[in-house]
Amino acid sequence: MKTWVAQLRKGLVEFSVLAALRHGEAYGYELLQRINRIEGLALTESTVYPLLARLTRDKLLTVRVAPSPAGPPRRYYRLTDEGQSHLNDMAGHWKQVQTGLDALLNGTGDRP
Amino acid sequence: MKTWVAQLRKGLVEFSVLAALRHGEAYGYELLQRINRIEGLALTESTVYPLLARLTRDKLLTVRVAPSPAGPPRRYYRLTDEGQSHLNDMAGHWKQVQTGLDALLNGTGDRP
DNA sequence: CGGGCTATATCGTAACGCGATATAGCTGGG
DNA sequence: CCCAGCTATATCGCGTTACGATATAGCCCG
Repeated sequence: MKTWVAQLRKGLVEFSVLAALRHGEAYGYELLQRINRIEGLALTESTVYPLLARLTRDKLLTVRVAPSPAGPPRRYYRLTDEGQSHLNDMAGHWKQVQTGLDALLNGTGDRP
Repeated sequence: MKTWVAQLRKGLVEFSVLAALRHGEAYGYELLQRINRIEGLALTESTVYPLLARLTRDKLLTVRVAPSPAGPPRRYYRLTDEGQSHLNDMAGHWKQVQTGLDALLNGTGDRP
């Protein structure tokens, strides 16, 4: 009875990843852990890796491969200009939604 | 290139509808208009009606049918106790996510 | 009578999250 | 020396969802 948590995250995950990349590059596993320390936003590799691939395909991220001290080479992702403006759009929308939902929760919604 | 808006809404729509019912009953069409005056949260009938059916099936809402002055009978929905506590859970989670995302957007991510 | 508004419902499609699973390099213990 | 465990990436498949398109029906107005 907590499938709604999964649904609440949809799209929101994309936003999280872009937001986490706002201040510089990072590789998948790192993003995973960085985001996972946020309460209520725990993701898994199955979510992050396909997403990163998609965002790269959509030109919102660029990749740089560098060897890892342990394991396969790391793939460092960075926001493109388009990714940056995309993030800004999302942030704006996000603010609106936040405000709107808070309004719904607190009585308003019909008072003219 | 705005499919992310749709994704951002997933699950969030459920939250909106429950939140909109927080202060009393309403019928589908009414909910639709009430939520649609919130910027960035415009829904359609195709989204709301199946959702209301699902929430009712899951015992989060109850229905009361009453004749309409125009058109088919209205179906008034109301939160059950379970729906109420469900909404509280979601609101808590929502707060966490809000805080977490804001932290991600504003530099933080590791500073304790 | 016909167009427009209210009000509900369903089908089909596309997109996404995530559990399960595979793979590979490195390190430390028995 | 080998196996267990950690880092790091990737893919398949399932279930869930939002929404455009579409159908239906009662009411009002010209």
